[in-house]
This record gives sequence, structure tokens and C-alpha cells, in this order.
Amino acid sequence: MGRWEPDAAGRLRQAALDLFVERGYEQTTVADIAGRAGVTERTFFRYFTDKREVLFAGANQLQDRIVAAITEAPEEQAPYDVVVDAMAAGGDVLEERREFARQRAAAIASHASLQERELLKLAALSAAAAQALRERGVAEAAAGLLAETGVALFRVAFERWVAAPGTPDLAACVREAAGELRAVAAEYPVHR
Amino acid sequence: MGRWEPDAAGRLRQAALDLFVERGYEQTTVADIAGRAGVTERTFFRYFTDKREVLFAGANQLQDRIVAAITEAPEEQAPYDVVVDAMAAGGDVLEERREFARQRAAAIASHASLQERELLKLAALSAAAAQALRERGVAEAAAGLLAETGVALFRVAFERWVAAPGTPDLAACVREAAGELRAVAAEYPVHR
DNA sequence: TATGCTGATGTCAGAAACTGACATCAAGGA
DNA sequence: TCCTTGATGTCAGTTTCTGACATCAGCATA
Repeated sequence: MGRWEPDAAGRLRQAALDLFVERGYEQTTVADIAGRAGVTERTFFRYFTDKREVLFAGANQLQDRIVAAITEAPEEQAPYDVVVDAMAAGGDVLEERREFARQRAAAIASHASLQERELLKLAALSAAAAQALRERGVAEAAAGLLAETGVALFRVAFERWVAAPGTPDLAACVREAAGELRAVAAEYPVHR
Repeated sequence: MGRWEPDAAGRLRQAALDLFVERGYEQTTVADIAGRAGVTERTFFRYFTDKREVLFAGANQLQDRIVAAITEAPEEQAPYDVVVDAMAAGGDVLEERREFARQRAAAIASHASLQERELLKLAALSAAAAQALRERGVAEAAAGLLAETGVALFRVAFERWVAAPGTPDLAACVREAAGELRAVAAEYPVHR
């Protein structure tokens, strides 16, 4: 047996989420989180750059999956479809952790400083997706707009998926939202 | 003459921007800002909820202008055109303060926590624009997407306007970006 | 087996951001 | 003249976050 319990970071993440749900983000100190995880405050800050980051440590995995999906898409596929498929693939990353995602989303919604961090992560995701699109030949301006559209689709889909108690999986929600965007685009054609 | 110099908030804003440019955001303490403005730290926190907010106090004015432009647009105007015009109108708010806007943008670009705050403000702007669109009868989903598109246009236009040393005004940059979006949309039609 | 290194953690002191409670005091009105 | 008001100051305290250094099980290696 090691000198310490393994996976301190995981324990910290779990403790933080539990405490944020139990008593709220502001009412939870880093010392509380560390205490519940069985480490000191200093150790918390070795794993996470700040108090908010403990909720966002998994965001890289989602981004990697989406970028990979864009990179590996068939060359002849239209850019819009590439993005929609990639966002659906990103959905699979969360599929197994719906309850976790629900609690985490509720915590984020409860405090502005967590929303700020979420927006920064989504902006990073968008930038990474845009870069991946450029690398497969999509024009500069189009890449940025497509990536932002894709992230917007993902956000809308995620909200519905988290709210819906029932069956639909996240990838399906992404495709549904993409379909609605097509309909809206058809309904309000660009003028002039 | 009053007991204190007038416009403490304005002095704090100016002192903060100057110091952020001179020595950087992190190297500037709230006590520094307050000192240069001739007040105490406590007074700083009476005017601004936190250190970042001192750079964003003017954001409401921009949002109000854009929302008003949407609300007052001719009823028969197509939603996309309403949004483009509103963002151009928002540009007029900044037109007289290009140098100020440049310095402020540079400061924000220099530190992630300021970018977070900026993203939150833009999200609020988007939400307010979407609400204004709904109130003039634009459908739920379309309102959200149009508002986000409009904010994206404004961001792109702002970046170019701030970078360009020369003549173009911000409203013109917004319209130019909107024209490019039309072109991109035509180039990559939605499939299926 | 002894020795020495490594890495994860602890301890401690301190800076900086922020908050609540209360004090001060010019200005302006009753 | 007295009272109230509002902007500010003072002060003490909490929380977040950082740097420097100590500890010590486990592992490699002599």
C-alpha cells in the first residue's frame, strides 16, 4: 500500500462537486474540499490552478475527442456536416456520465464566476475546432464561424439532454439541434 | 467645492487602465489603483464589485444601444438585417473612443481572467439581444442564433477596427463582416 | 543491507482580494 | 441651530492563492 490514498485529484473533484451541490459554491471553502478529500489546502492548489478549475478538469477530454473527429472526417465531407458529426462524437464522451454532468451543470449555473470559466473553456474549444477545420482546408473566416456554430449547437443540445429525464442520447440531441438550425436558416434566408 | 474631488469612479477607471497598460494586470494591486485615484481600497470596492469589473463598467451602454436599435427597428425589416444594423449602431458608441478601446482591448487580451469577464459580458449582450428579438416576434430558436451571430460579427469587426491604424469606422467594419458572412453562407450551403 | 534519490504531501508565512461594521464630517434642509 | 444624508475612511477579519522548505515511504542501486 502506498504512503497515501491514490487518486487525490479524483477525490478532490468528487468532494468539490458534492460540497457545491450540498451547500453551494460560495459557502464551500477550498479548505472544506481538501478536508473532505483527506488532503491539505496546499495539495488542492497543486492539482488545480484555482478553486473553479476543479469543476473543469475533464474539459480537455471533450475537446480532444471533437478535434480528433474533425481531423479524421472523410476528406470529401462538407464542413458543416463535419462539425455536426464531431459535436455528436463529443456527446459520446459525456454519455455515460449524465448524472455527473447534471450536477456539474447545476453547480456552474449557480455562480457567475463558474459561468465565466465555462465560457472560457468553450471559447478554447471553439478555437481548437476552428484550427482543426483550417488544417483540413476550410477557409479562415468560414472555419471560425463554423466552429462557433458547432459549439452553439453543442450547448443547446447539452441543455436539452441534461434537462430531459428520459431517453435521448446527447449525440441525437446534437443532430436534432443541427436539423433545427437548417430549418431556421431556410426560414430566414440571407438577404440582398 | 465639495468635500472630495468629483467622479471617483471615473478616476478609478482611468487609473486602472493606465496602470494595467504600464505594468500589467497582475502587477497592479487594487491598492495601487485606489492610491493613484486618490481614494482608499475600500472605496474602489464600493464602486466596482471586483478588480476586473473596473474595465467593464461601460459595457452596459453598448448593450443598451444595441437593444434599443433592435427594439426600434422597422417592423417589416428582416431579422438578420435588424441585427446587423443594431450591431453597427453599437459601433457608434465606441467610435469616439478608439484609443481608449485599443488600450482596454490590449489589457483584456493580456490576462485570462479579464477574457473570462469579457466573455460573460458578451454572453449577457447576446441574451439581451435575443430577448429584444423575441419581443418583436422572432421565433425562440432563431432569436438566440441570430443574437449570437450578431455578437460574433461585432467581435470580428471590433478586432479589425482596433487593429487598423487607418480610417474605417466600426459600423462599417460590422457591415463588412456581415457581407463576408453572407458570402461564406452562400459558399457553403446547408446540405440535405 | 545500506544509501541516496524521488515524488507526493505537509507546514508555514505572507500577499492580495474582498467584506462587514462602524466612524467621520461637509453639505444641505427643517 | 440641529439633524440627516451620503461619500468616504478605518479597521479587523476571511478566503484565495503562492513560495520556500520539511517530511518520509518506496524504489533503485551500490
